[in-house]
Amino acid sequence: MPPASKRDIIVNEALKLFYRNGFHATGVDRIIAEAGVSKKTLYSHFRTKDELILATLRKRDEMFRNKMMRETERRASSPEGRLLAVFDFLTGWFKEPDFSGCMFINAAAEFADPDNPSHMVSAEHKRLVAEYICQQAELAGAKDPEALSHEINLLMEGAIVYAYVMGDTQAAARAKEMARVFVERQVG
Amino acid sequence: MPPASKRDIIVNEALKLFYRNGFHATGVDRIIAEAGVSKKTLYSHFRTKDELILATLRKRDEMFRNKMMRETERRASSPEGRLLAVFDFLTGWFKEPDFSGCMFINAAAEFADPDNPSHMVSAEHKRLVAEYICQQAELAGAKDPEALSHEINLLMEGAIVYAYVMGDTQAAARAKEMARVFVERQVG
DNA sequence: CTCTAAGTAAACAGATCTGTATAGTATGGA
DNA sequence: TCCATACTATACAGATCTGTTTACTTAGAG
Repeated sequence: MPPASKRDIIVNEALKLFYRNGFHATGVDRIIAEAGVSKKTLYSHFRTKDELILATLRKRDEMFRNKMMRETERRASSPEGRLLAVFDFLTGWFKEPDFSGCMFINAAAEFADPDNPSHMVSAEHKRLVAEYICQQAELAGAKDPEALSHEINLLMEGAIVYAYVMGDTQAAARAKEMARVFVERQVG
Repeated sequence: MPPASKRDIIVNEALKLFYRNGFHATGVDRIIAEAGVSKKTLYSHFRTKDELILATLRKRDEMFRNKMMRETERRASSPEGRLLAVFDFLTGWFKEPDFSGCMFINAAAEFADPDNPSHMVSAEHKRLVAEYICQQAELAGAKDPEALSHEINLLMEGAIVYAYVMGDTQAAARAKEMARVFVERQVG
């Protein structure tokens, strides 16, 4: 394995800090300290802090969706099973010690303007997750895959908020039982 | 109507700014400028910015839940009808020009630590909303009012995220149709 | 009239923020 | 050996942040 590039180190450390402590609350000085890198190096790779934020969101999107798909497909081999297995993935995620909610919901909260690039990347992330669910719904032979995808995604978002804001560890399990109703309607 | 106290003016303006632009991104200088008040007055009413944030969250909780209950009970007279009418309230809320998501989800996003007072007030707000739904479920004669309340609240949170992050204006309508399934299961 | 409480305006302290500039170092290829 | 590239360390500029202080004003109660 080649040593990680400075750029990757910066993005990884910034990702951790932004996710754990928020975007405005995390200063560049803290990031370069954690990354063990000079300020000049950071600003040679990213023109502004906003650009670095965008890079971390893109990286998070890629990592999160990869993990979600991997974990979901490991847990269920049939598309129909996967529509429910995503909630088991959520359960595992919520139990991670550094769980701090959905980074994209958090980003949208701090960058409220829908035209803000970070807000737009967050919306795009949600769209891509929905697209994956929609694909599985199609493969499962759902009568209206788009509608089923919307239903499942809405339950996922609800579970995330419940788990994060209220600390409800059973949210994903309840959402799964709710999802079962809609899957059975369209597939069974 | 007696003239609003300085304290109320400060809280109202801070509420607007925090909701629209976020907590860390809103400075006290901006708040006193909008409120037309000196900095000394602000700090005579609130020891710190954090205390002001808490006061705005408590005010928002009170205003939001009052409006939610008022609008919901205006739209439906039966408890069963109210369990669905809350989603019509959401639809109206999402259409408001200054809609910026749920202030308590936003607060939890910026104050990630569950022990942070602002995060705790946010969790308490969600609990109080759920309590109201639970009361209506009981009045409607639901078999398991707590379970039904959890289901409806989870759908509400999902709709809020969908509407705010993705700008999906139909989220509340879809969540309502989903809620209908669970209401009919427990009441019908 | 006088005292008090609450307010304004503005300077200030000290920290922290983003972003730039300066000066020097290490490394690897031609 | 030379030179470009990428880096470190650090100082700095200028803005902005929270919170304090000083000096003055205003209005109402006794």
